Amino acid sequence: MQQRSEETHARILEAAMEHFASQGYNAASVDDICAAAGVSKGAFYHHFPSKQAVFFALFQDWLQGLDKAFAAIHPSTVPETLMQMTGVLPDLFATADNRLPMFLEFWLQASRDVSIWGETIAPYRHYQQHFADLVQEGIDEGTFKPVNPQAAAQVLLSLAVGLVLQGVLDPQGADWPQVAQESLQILMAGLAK
Amino acid sequence: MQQRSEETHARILEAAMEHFASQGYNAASVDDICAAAGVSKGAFYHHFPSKQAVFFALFQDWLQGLDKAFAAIHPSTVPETLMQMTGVLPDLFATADNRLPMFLEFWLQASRDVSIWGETIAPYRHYQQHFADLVQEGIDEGTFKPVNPQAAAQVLLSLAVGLVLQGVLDPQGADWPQVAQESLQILMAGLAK
DNA sequence: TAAAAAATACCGACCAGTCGGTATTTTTTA
DNA sequence: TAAAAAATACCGACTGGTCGGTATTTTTTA
Repeated sequence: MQQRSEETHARILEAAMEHFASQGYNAASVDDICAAAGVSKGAFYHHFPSKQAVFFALFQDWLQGLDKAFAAIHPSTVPETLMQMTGVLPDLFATADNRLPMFLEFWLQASRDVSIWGETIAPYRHYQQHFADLVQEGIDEGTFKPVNPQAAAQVLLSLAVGLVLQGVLDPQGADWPQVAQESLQILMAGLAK
Repeated sequence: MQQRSEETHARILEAAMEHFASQGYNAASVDDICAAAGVSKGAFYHHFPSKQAVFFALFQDWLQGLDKAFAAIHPSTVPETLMQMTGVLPDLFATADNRLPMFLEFWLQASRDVSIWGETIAPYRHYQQHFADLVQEGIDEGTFKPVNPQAAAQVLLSLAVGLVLQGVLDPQGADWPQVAQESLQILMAGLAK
């Protein structure tokens, strides 16, 4: 009973991931996903109530992966923490690379759709707070100037978002992980005591 | 050419702007735009070869407005120039606000469609070079450290892109023009000699 | 053999773009 | 300068196809 069902479930997610990534959320049709998964439409809607639900499942998976990657960082000082976070970026760009456009597309849609806006914006707020806490920590430990932590967090996040967006829209435009590293150095020169 | 023709042309552009802005490029149907413009579909396709062509017309208009706004800035030093550019932001956010999501949506599409990618990415490259020139100028005049101008330009642009994107996706999340100002100050503290 | 899983056929709404034809304006002609 | 001709602007029904989702039937499983 379970085995086959679980496999079907996984195959749908996998195929959806690929199609969302390569064609975008809207352009990827349920029919295509089913065909790629070697599964009928009936099976699709047996496992998921809607196309959107499949997307959210993938979204949650991705966020969990991110959290895990960042949780693995445990260095001594805050500047080191931040620099190590940029060290994760090449991986992030390499593996999650294709997913970013689809998340962005969905995020954009969410900005117009109240019913999914909260769910979509929440993780972003979460990271904002995470950065603010980090900066506060840096101030406490004496490596940062006494700046406004929220403001500094927004700068950091803006930079991150901008880098990611450019990496997505113009992958060949630069060596983005490298740019990220340099960016953070310049920024930290402005934050450091 | 004729008066009536010109008016129709303008009405289509206006209605398209509103619908693209409020619903997004893909969600806005040509039928809706025609209805809003009080114009038939025949007229639409008489004036524009495609929906995409209408979009590009609006895009060009917007870019021209941006160029004009930046061209109006003629201060003494490079840091002043940059700070004044952020001064333009409130206006930019207030007036062009609604347009940004639609441009972003199209940009995203362009990243998957070679046939329009060049046309869409060109203005962005243009601004990147503009920033690089500015930084070089700052180095020459002695207000900036001798950093790599291209890298610094990418930092500036990333920051700008990130701020704009956040302003679009989470307008209530912060006072974005204010954040922009603070961000640039922190950044310039890292660039200044 | 009953319940879960999967397959198939189908629905209604939507949408970009086309096309034959009509109204309106401009240019030519006599 | 008035009528004819030509060019331009416009109309709206229609096409061919797509898509998310549903209803019904068949197969598998326990």
